[in-house]
Amino acid sequence: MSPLEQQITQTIETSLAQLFDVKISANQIQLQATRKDFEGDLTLVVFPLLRFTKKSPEQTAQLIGERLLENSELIEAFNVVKGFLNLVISPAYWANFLLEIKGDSKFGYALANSKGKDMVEYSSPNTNKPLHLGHLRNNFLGNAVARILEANGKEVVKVQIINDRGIHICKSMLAWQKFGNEETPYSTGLKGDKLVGNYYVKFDQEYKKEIELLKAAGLEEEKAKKEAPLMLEAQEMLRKWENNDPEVRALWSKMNQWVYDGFATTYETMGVTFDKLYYESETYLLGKEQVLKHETSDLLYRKEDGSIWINLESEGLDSKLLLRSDGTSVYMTQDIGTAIVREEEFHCDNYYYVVGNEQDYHFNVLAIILQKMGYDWAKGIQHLSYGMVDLPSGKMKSREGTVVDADDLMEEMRLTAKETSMELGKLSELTEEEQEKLFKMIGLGALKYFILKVDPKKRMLFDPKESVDFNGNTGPFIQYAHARIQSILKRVALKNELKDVPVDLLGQEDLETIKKIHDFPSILEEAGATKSPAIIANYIYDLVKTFNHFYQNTPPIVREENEALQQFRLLICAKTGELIKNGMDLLGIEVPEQM
RNA sequence: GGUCGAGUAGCUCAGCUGGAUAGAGCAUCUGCCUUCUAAGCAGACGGUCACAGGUUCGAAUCCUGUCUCGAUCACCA
Repeated sequence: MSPLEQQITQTIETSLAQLFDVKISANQIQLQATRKDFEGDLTLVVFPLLRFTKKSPEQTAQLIGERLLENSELIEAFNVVKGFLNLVISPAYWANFLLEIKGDSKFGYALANSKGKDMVEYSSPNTNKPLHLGHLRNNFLGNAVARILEANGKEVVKVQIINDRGIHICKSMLAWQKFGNEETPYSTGLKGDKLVGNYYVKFDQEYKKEIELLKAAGLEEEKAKKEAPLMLEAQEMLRKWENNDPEVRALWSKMNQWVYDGFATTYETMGVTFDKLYYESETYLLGKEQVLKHETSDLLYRKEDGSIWINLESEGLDSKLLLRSDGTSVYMTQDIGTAIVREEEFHCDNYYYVVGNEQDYHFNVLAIILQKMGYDWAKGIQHLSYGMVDLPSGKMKSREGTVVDADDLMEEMRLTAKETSMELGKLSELTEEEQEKLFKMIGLGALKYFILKVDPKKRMLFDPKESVDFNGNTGPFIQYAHARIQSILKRVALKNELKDVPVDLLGQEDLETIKKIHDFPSILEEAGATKSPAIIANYIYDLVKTFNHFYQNTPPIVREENEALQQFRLLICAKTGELIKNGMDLLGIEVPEQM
């Protein structure tokens, strides 16, 4: 709730006490923004108050309205529509508000005082293939959430866990060994992650061939899958890896390094960073100890074959395996281990895991197990679940080659931005270098915004063709608005001293824009509470639309003769521009000075 | 089958702690560049908020049931 709303709520409380001699708590006072079609800024819904007032909705509203007018200088007028009391806030309030935040370049941001520490885990790639569209949503979300939490005053640690070991890694290693002819990223000119990814695909192709051969020889499919020589070899390689076989480890290190180099480039293009990296190869043995520690408790039980399970039926879930019969750990066990290590290392209040919603169950179970083990901090574990990204052609399947590669997509976006800009024939004042930089900014901005404006938990449809839309609720639309604002500010300087604001001269458009600016802190707070960048995105779009309306419907600011009015409108521009920049920054999107 | 999530305009999405006539953009039409960048603005068209009940002054929003779609329930990660 904004300070204004708080203040009005309080006045309403007082007025109600005076009028009806009742004490009504603040949460029973329903104050909301007035709908566009009615006159006013804030609306009090009086229906819930009728049982105290014992009068008709209209009478009640009328009485309260009159009293509010007397009690508050903020309220300039009111009107009653059915059970709705619309309050008009005095223009002077809005004008003063804008002047107050004039020098506050981080308006709305919580002061970075100790409001706790949070960890955000995101990206978490496998090192056997390049990043794809799904990772883009993951990374953009994770990065944006981290920024939003920071803006809300949290200290944030950004981490990723790199899944650098396992059978899938061995598959690409094996394929390279067998069919690679000593190819390297340098010899082929391919990005390392792409090269390794190709061999992962290659493995699958050759593996399928073997299965077909075995089936032709009379084996059943299931059996063929298990007995195909390539699969056996891959499994053997994994065993060697676990036994620290020098040759396998060397190959593993070499190929993983290629992948890391490739990822580094991709992350840089994405504009995403991390504070700390965890490697699965270093953490995968961690949870075992923890599990064994609890073996004797009632929590866990051991089956005859030696595997260890946890019974979660009391939580409405089933039993979950924690250690295999051969004593090795599973995914869940590893996550238990890593969670504990993180807590020991960072002591965060919250641990956010940005992971797709196909793992809802997993994280639910993880938090429960840790809490049952007696770790109180595990209450802070939260799965920031997001929906899959679908393509018009259907689901992405890496084996069928229907994945959209992250690098390719970002490059495509850049090119489209370039084409469109060229067609429009702008940019002539920019050097070639500046132009190239701008195309990147626009292309990537379009992509990020397109993904982030959708509610994270919802599944979304990504149409590569339509995503590059430069109209409507899109990144470029917002970037363009920012550039126009900068262009005005370049023509006329905003002076430090503002003369008395001619409140009487301010139009509806001026006030609407200020009101929108006024909303920002509560939007940021809400986004922080819900961990949803979409709230920010839709707010900025709203702000830009309001601003455009203002821009189109007020006389040219640069030629405004009344200096006080001109300066005030410049301030509106400047603040809007600042907010667009700050807001987009929360989403990890750059905004140009000129385009 | 159990569990979780989703279903709002032709399409992509907002709105969901119950409030007024359900909002944007795209697409389709109509206006507006001698006026701060037309990547813009103004307007028209477009809805049984999946369906059926219930709760109440009031339901897209809450409850119950049904349907459809997705995910998940691995000694995979």
